[in-house]
Amino acid sequence: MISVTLPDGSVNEYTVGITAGEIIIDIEGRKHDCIAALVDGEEKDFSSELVTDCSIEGISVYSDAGMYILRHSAAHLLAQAITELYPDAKPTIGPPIDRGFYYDFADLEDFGSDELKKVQKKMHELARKNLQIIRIEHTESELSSMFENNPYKLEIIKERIDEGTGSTIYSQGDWFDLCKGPHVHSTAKLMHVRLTSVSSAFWRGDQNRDKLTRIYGLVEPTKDALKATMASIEEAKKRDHRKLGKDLQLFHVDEDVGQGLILWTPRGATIRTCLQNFISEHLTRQGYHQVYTPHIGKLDLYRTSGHFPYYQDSQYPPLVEKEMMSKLAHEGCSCGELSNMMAAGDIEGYMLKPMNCPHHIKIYSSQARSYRDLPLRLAEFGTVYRWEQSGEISGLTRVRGFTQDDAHLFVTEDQIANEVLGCIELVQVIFESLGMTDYRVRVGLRDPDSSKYVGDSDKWDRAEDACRAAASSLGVKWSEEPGEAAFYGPKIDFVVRDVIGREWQLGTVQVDYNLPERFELKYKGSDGEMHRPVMIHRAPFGSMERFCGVLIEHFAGKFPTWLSPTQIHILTISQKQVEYGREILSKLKQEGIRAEIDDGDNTIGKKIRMHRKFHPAYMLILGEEEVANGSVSVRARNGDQRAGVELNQFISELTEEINNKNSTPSLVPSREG
RNA sequence: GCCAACGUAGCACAGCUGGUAGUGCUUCGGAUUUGUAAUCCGACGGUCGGGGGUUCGAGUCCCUCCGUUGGCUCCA
Repeated sequence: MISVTLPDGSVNEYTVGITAGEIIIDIEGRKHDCIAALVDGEEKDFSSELVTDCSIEGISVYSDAGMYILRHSAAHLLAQAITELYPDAKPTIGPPIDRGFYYDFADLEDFGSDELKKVQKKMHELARKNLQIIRIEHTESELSSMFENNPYKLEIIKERIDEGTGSTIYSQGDWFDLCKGPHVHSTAKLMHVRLTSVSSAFWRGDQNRDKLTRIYGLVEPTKDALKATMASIEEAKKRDHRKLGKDLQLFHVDEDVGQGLILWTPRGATIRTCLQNFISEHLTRQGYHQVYTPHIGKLDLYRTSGHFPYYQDSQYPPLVEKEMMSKLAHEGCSCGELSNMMAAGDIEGYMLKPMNCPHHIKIYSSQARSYRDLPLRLAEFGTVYRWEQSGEISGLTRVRGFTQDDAHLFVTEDQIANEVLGCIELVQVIFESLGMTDYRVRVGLRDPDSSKYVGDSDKWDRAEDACRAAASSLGVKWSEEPGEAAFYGPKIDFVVRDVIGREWQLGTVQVDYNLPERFELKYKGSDGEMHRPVMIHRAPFGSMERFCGVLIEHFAGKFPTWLSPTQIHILTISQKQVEYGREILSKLKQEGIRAEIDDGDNTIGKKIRMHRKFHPAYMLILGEEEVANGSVSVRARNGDQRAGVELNQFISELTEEINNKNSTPSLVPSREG
């Protein structure tokens, strides 16, 4: 007999060799929702036999761990279906992910949505067969011969599996896969799967290795849960900023202008202006100085900063001076040679700036600086240009020209900790006042194995420590991520998710010992000696474009009153109220409120329908009654109404709501109380 | 940049296996003067992403370029 500790702390005796699944049934009953077991804190299959004393608890399919197991098993089912339908295809890897699972296949070409349907049908068929999923241990050499036709699996076996210990396979029907598990015990648990998309991937994520076909899917424990997941995905698509940007006329991207180059239309520009004003207020309060610098600079500037050699491939090509070109032409330089010179950087010219720091550095060094000048905080809404890969460009979140709410702080060594803290507090304040609380903080450190970083390790250590210290004092969860540093220094990033689950870096604070060194920056200390300042780069929004994109999705286009492109839409019920409506319009405008009027001859129902799509904070409905007593009828976004509001009263309430930057319009009491 | 899918009026979409384009909304013009999510009638609007090819004939088939979407890779 063995003694097994149960979740409630009690201890039961079982015969040696009893399976984990049998104990779960014993303690949870037949109708439990577990799909695997946690034995001494380790995830195990139901079939796993227990031979020593241990503790056990069930893993519910509704827990995160349970869902991962379910997704992992669904990935196997996908691979089984593919193998049966396309015997030449070679399964490689297929892990569970936060939103479902995927599996990568080699030698599966021309796979489209028709094929996807076929495979999904096959998966349902296999699920219905109720195939038992069995774990079998094998030695390394046995595994090698089992997967002799699959070089990808062989590579994994060779790399990860010791000859002595061997590893396991999981089999279902005739099919089997190399896997550590655990898995659900039967394919019947995988009835509710849905394949969502086909895309591609590289073997081992390496561009130079084989291209694989990746198939994504979703799985849920029940039919209803699957339905709900599909519905929430559909719902999320409606708040995609690319769709809303078009519907609400916020921005436009024109292929004649260029990929990833944003044209801000009046409504979107209004939002951006409001945000810039909002940041500017904070800048003034925190002792920043705003500066302006041009969009281009000499190539040499970026050689000194290191950006030109390091980020060559992701910059617009240099702008070469006319004289230089004709001189080269006279010398008989061919196009090919010219292109080589450009690539090697052996050419004079200008660059569209990929960063604002060099320009700000030159402002710093334009004067002799003393310790009394520090910290010197230079801020600019600076527009930069980067040659992002064409396949990466997307909406407002990944673009080729964008404006950073950038600033560079020149500080003494002992001011670093305090100033970094000030920066991340600013980011936090700004995020919170916009109601964006769902972010994570990432401290990007250098990767010890990589040589891509510049500067000596002593300074890196100090900068990394400063970042860790600042992050811990923030009071939110943060993670250290080696390899995520910038090439010149460590950084603290604020990362958020968009509606389709992709993560984007927004706010960032970076400590930099490197650029001051490269540009030989100095200040005179109180000791009369010359010292080197340290730089801090920071941008609370990151990029105005990306931030606005995320913000559009965050609010689903329904902006708080202070950010709403049009705050008030005035709708007249008939032509009789046109004059009154225009009076109100001009009064609102005088008060600095963004208002529009629709005094056309459509019915009020139609006007509401048409204007709703712009999500103004409020609509004012004007009929005979309002004209008679000089009032307005206020309509909220959800259709709730507040009739007979005296105009001046409304304006003062509205102005207060705007000045307070309330996160939701709330001048109309909700019907639901 | 790589893989796959896609690109028809301002927007959302239809157009079967090749026979020179349709619907709804928007817009505009009339009628109506309307009380909180669809009043009626009429009109305008497209060299079907660009270019090339096959064919008697291409929105439809082929090639190529551009762009979009989903991933991969990259991200100062």
